[in-house]
Amino acid sequence: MQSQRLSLYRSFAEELVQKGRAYFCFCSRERLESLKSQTEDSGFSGYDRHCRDLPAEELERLLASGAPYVIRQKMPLTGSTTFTDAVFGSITVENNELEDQVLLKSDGFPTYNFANVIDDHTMAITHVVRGSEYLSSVPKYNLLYEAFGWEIPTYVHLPLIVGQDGRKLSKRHGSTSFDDLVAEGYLPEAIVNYIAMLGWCPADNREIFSLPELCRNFDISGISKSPSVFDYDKLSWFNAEYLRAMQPADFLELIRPRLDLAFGEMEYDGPLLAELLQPRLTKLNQIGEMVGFLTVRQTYDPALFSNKKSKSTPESAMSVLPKAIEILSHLSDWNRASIHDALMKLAERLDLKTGQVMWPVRIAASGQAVTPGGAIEILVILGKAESLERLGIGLDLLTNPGP
RNA sequence: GGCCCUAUGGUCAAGCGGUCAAGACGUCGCCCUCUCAAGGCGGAAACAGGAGUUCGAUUCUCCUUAGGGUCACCA
Repeated sequence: MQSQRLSLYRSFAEELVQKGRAYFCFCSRERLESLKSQTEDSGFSGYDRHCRDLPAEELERLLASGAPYVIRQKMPLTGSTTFTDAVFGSITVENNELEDQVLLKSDGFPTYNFANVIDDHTMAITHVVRGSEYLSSVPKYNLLYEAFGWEIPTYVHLPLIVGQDGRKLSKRHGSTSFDDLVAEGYLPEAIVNYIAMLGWCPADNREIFSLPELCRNFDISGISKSPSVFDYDKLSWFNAEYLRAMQPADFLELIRPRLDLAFGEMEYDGPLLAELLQPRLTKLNQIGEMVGFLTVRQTYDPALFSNKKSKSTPESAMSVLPKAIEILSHLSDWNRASIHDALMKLAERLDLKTGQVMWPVRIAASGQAVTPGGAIEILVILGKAESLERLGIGLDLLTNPGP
């Protein structure tokens, strides 16, 4: 199989030699090297076409001697080559800018560029779609197609996607693979959607597209020529949009593995957690840290009980907490409605603002200034026993601030 | 360095001779509100510079500038 391929490339390369569009080159690596160092200051670059016009006898002799050789493409010395790209339009290059590139290496393998043309043709490729970094090699390709008498494919060069620094994304340079992005917690659908919007824009400016919709709406005319910067913020927005658009049940199924991981042996209220997480999540891998406080009691600074907007202070908290504990401990039904009513009633009875009781309760229950969900939801998830313990701990913290 | 490409807010990006120069992300403010989100409303923010062509240039041409790509017996 492999050797069949190799002889295929070889025969095509030799066909070109027959046609006078390629030639054998016996130059040594050393000569090529010294050529390179010489040309650095002279301005001229590339191979000097030394073997391009070897005398027939010389060629015969070298071939017969079994000297290693490569086959090079014989570029026209004059004129220019023009091609049309579906997005970049008409591009012209002077032929004398083109180097007599190697087609077949001395080990018998074709170079990438040569194999590319042969493969595309033998596979009857009609449209070549690739990144615009290949724009400058099109003339070489076309000269090959032309030499063979083959039909030139339609070229569609896409603008590059670059990093924050404006440079092409590459393996060495901040590239992230699709799989990496998925591992980071982005949904495949969101990634596809976002990337499609880089360098392409539909006539109506719409942004959210499923893959089938993309296929239906895509049009080459919407492709832009300038490179675009990969923006994680925007990707996150797309991801969040997809997350929020999901059916609650589907969302729960999606995050369940991560919840299982976060909660371990502990039981948890999946539907409620899903409800809290769905509008707050931008990336799947945030789940762990978002729910961590529910499984592990946090140590926190009692200063957290202070909050201006909620009109909560350590003092007010100290007076509210005992009453909240009291009233909650007598609750027989532990659910959103019952807890809500109990706490609201407490606020009313004490003539306090809602926030003045909710804030300290939430802080004591979570140990965090910011939580997904409010005091009520957190209490529900924690369960009565754990909730009351945490509230008690919070009260202790206020009573004995420590050193 | 040669050649090629590109150039509208911080980012993506409409525009294709006449617009108060869209929209989205982000950002800022307000509302909603038991924190944070989500949601609603509003604000700031751009045609790289210079010559032309034209009655009129973001739009067409040229130059400059700036960025990028590419220059292997790599793929």
